[in-house]
Amino acid sequence: MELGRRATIIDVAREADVSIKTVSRVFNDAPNVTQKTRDKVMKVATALHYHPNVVAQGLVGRRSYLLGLFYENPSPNYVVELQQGALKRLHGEKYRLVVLPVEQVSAIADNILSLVRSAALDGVVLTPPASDHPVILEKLTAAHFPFVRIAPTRAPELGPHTITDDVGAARMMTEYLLSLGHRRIAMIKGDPTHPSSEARLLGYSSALAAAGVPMRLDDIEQGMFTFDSGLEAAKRLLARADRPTAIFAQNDDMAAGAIMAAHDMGIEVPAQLSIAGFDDSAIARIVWPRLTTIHQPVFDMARDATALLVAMLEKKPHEGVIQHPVTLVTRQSTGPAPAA
Amino acid sequence: MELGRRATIIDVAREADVSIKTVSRVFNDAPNVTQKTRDKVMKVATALHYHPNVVAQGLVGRRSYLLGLFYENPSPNYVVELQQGALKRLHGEKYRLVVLPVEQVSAIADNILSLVRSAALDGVVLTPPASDHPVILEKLTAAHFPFVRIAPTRAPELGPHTITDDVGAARMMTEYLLSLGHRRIAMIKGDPTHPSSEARLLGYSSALAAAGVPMRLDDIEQGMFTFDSGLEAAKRLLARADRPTAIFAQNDDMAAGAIMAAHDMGIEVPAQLSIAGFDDSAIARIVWPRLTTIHQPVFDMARDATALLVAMLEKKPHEGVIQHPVTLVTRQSTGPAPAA
DNA sequence: CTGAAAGCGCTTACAG
DNA sequence: CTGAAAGCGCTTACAG
Repeated sequence: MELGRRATIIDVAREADVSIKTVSRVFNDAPNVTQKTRDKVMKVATALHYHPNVVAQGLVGRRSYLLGLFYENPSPNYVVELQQGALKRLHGEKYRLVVLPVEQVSAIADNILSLVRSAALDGVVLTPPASDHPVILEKLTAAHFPFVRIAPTRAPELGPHTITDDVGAARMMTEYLLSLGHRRIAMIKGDPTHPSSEARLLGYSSALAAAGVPMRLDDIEQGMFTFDSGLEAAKRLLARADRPTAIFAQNDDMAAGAIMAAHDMGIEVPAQLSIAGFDDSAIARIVWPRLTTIHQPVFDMARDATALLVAMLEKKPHEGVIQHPVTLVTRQSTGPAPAA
Repeated sequence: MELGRRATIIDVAREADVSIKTVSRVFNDAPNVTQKTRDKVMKVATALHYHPNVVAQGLVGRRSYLLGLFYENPSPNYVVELQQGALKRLHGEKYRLVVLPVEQVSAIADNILSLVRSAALDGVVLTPPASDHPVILEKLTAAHFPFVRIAPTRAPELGPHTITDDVGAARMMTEYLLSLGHRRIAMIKGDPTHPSSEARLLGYSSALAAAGVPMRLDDIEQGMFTFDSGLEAAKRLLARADRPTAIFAQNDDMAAGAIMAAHDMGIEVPAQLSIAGFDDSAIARIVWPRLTTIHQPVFDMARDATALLVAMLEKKPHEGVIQHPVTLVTRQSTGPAPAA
């Protein structure tokens, strides 16, 4: 064995005076090896710094032990939580995580198979809006390519996924704002290509309807899940003479933008204006006042989705759907509606 | 070819009526193939949805086309910028990026070789503090394992790296605060295991010395590069009767924490207290008032470090060191020192 | 309990 | 310009 070269199974077999098959058995915890042989092999392997070559294992097993995580990139906090959740499940496993951020999911939909195949992935975790993209779902399904989805809103028959109740969560937040006396609650919507935008709007409108509060179309502003889009949307809402007393943004980044707009315009939060977010990402405790929001267990969803994918790949039994609870987290950005 | 099975080079060769070697030539842009043969092969390959199996290529070429990105995880904004920079260089390449967040660099130092080998990486990008960790550097070097470093402060002979002038940047910010009339400028240090903490302290102290302003040891507080640690450190600084008029935090997350502390304590920023950060990460424009900070080109550093690594692996010529400029970005969190 | 043979899907080195 | 053979480092299927 020359210097710098990695030890192979052959090196270990030769030194331990066994066949390569026996070395293979030891490293795969296969039966039919005496403890004595096992110890001898392990001793040599350690001395030689031997690690099985995953690439060779992959070739014969027709798998790469590489999992892909697809996402668009609206919020760094969300992305990092996703990754950490997925990695949590993979820790100590042979699987590795390849990150696949895309500018726009729709731009890669047609090439999804080329992408996953040339990257030699064993499976992928899809996040919104990819988890609902018809072309992506169709192509992966037709090719029998393993995937799991986080928070899909349609086609539940297309395999295991994790979900939360977006509609119920938005209704809960709206009811909370109503309970504070607000009657003019504006909403800043997220990226329209993300299905959760519609779900959260639905929860909001149903809560208003149940309370007999008319929904005003001019109180709905379009955002894109980014801080800047929230800032701009809030500016439009707040520039009106007849402005709302509360703003419910569909994620925390946009809510943070709305808080910034209020600061810039000299409007006091929450005394003159309540602002609520959605996600409970890191940003919620960083802005001032701290954000009232819906806690979404992004970490848990990613960890469990990854667990589902691994179970599928290893043909082990697994759930079809895992639902995660959401909770209302009240902080300082919301308060009683100002007297009219 | 059964359904669901991926096409191989053999399938393409058979259909196109050539040898597998010819198919290999076409996909590797090798010379000595007539355009006619090339077209024929490509046509068949497209029809069969053929993609070369990277795993097989990896086995014969003794490489995986997998690059690892090591980092501790203080700030989501920093991490996402790092990843995006690295991926920018890899876009359209055969290489894929495996993310390797670690709780503590020192915890994995002894096993660094096991880690990179069992993950079958071709090379790794090291970020602070891993880029200065003696055990990691020694083990990788001894094993001839390819690595590049972002912002190392020692052992420049250990291979290509990207740097910025941490000392100069901290001096520049301190000089700016002095120019605003501040004479009591506190510093919140970062994680002591990160060498930049010392470098930034050095820049700060040298600027004070040059201006003839005495440095007070009780104006130096320890943080850990996290929002919460900045919040706590600032609370300690601001609880004193004789409090500083400016706080220079060694990163933006801690500066954001300091702003939060000021808000919570009813201290106006910047009228009563100036606060400055370091990094110019996304958070700098999200907190209110917006943060005066040092712009660090994290994206550029990661992109260029990755480019250096790829060049090394492909044995192409490359720079030894790439230095990136830092700039002072003034926003609303700093202002003239209050009258004494 | 252990091992020899074949093969995963490519590329390298060589021959023509 | 094109191809047949050998081999990368493992596991699977089989034999003993």
